[in-house]
Amino acid sequence: MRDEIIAYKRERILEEAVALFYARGFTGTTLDDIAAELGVTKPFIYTHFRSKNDLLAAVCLPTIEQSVEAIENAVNSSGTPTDKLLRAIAAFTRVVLERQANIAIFFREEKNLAPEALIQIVKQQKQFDRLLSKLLSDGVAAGEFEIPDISLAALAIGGMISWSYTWHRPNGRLSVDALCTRMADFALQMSGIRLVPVSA
Amino acid sequence: MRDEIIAYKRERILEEAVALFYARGFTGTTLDDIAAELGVTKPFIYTHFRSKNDLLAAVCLPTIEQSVEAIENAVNSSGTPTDKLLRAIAAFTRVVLERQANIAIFFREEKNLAPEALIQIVKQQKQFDRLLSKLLSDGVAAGEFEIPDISLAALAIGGMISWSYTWHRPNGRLSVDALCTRMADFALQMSGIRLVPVSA
DNA sequence: AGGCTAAGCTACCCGCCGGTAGATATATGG
DNA sequence: CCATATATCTACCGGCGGGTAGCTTAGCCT
Repeated sequence: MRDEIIAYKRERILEEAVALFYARGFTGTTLDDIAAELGVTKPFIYTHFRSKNDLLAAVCLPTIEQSVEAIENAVNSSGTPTDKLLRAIAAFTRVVLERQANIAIFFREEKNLAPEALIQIVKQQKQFDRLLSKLLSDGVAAGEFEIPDISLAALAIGGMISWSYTWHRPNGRLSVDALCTRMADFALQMSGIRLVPVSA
Repeated sequence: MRDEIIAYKRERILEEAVALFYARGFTGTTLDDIAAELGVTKPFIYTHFRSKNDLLAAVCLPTIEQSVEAIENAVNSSGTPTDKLLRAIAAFTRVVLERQANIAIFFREEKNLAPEALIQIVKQQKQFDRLLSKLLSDGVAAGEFEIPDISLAALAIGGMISWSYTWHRPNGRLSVDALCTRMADFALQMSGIRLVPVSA
């Protein structure tokens, strides 16, 4: 049980760190700010994290991993490439919207990450691109997609979704579910599927 | 001519500031760093900019304005909505790729901008969305596009292009020209145009 | 040539903040 | 009820860096 308490404290610190880094930026937030928000003092944070940079890495890394897993799960699921693409993009969109603050912090504060953490993350990003590209090329092979430049399409689709961290507002016009569906539809549309012949 | 010299000095400062902010981040760059790169000292910078924040605003604002202009010019050009969309997206892509560092700095360092500068920029961004949405809805009205949710499509397209600042590498596989064309094609594809009937 | 203007430099200040040492309180176990 | 360990706090350090005052130098005009 002691371990659970420790884990809980870690989580609470991360929670407040995310909220403040998101609102004011990494360098715009002091450890005293985070501690004050938690009703504790700065050394408390140091019993759970080695440094401010360590905290930043702990904010970013798991979310990036979640993004890759979202794609991975969809790729390993059953169905046609079309099914998989819809699932992959919907799931990835969900991660971006639900972890909006973490995603935003990562992309903004990349330059403040320790080099080791950055190496880890770049590895994950490459894996992300690889998985998405593979999915697209499977779709082309199956005759379901028509894509002139697969790796560019992967970047375009990935970017379109990632970008949603900039404009999404919880309690906005569309629900997260609706957004996931519609963004997946966009991705499919970009993949050049032609379901229905169109007569002029 | 004295004014030209002054303008030139300003430009050189901005140039180095962009390079360093891009490479190390805004807070990771000191004014002494910028001055050293120029072979001058810190007070030199203060004769041309009021503060470090002022410098940041001068890096970001003109580029955002360029982005809006790119869309604006295309909207005001002649041709069908399809023509205009292709031109608009190609031109916007070009701004993002040619001003890659400035764009990156803006999106990363938004939290470090002075409130007044941010207000200016938000105004431009709204204008950008308005113009792009209008273009899309004109296309729908003309029967050239088929878009279920226009404002979402504008965000998706805008995001897909903006994102290219994260992955573009000058001297990469594709030239800037090629990238502009292909990204514009993606945007068109997302707009649901169906040029050719597809059998089977 | 000599003085006047303006441009840039030297040298400094000062507040902020990440990080830490050592005191203090709290809990556990004997 | 004391001993020990553990958790957290108080209090501090030190350097970094934005910003500035005032001197120096260089160009220019008469």
